[in-house]
Amino acid sequence: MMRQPIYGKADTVVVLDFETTGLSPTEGDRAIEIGAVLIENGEVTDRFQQLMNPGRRISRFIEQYTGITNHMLRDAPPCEQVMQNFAEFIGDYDMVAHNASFDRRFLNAEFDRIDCGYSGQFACSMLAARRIYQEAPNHKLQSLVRYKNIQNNGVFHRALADAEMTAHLWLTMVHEITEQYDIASVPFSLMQKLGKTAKSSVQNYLTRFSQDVDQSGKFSSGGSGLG
DNA sequence: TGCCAGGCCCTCTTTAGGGCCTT
Repeated sequence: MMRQPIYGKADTVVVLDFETTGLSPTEGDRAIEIGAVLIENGEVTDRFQQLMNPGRRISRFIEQYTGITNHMLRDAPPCEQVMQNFAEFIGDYDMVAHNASFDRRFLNAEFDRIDCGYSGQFACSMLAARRIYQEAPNHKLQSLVRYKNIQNNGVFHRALADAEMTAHLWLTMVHEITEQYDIASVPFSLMQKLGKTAKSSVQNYLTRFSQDVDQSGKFSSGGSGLG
């Protein structure tokens, strides 16, 4: 019997990556590029990429780290304009990012500047990967891409390239969970909570989750407490 | 190359400290 997807909307997420002038928006750092992909039904169906002018020069370190130069940013539209367009792209979809706390801070900071709210939730591919791939050499995006042989064009630290690789890492993790635990789909909330589950409890957590999904694809009562 | 910060995790912890990850 073919099971229906558990959560329609939960299967649709936007995977996001920022390139920025530094690490902390509270210290004045700004976004300089945003890249994102839309995942629907396990496939990338749309993309968003835009350089943005932060209103000041970026450091040589950032130029070398990202390959984005001051010359490239000189004629880019301002952050406010790009973020307005991005708000329309993401709607209220839930978001995924690698080390999501970083991208969430910049998203909130840039949205605050244009009085734009975001009501969706974030999940972190790095926290999930730390649970699922505990044997990986480390959990940097670039390392995980190589570790799982995820398709890439050799470009790292550019927003759309990193978002694409994060998306494929995300889909790889979801796919491996469905295969290993014989479940029809993995809801966003499961991946979100997986990242906050103690490493030693991950296997029990996923086993319990798979047992809580009945034949109709819905959770039975008193189960893993997802939702 | 790596500092700046913040959030999370782990442990030789919880009355704390250090590592990881993001740019």
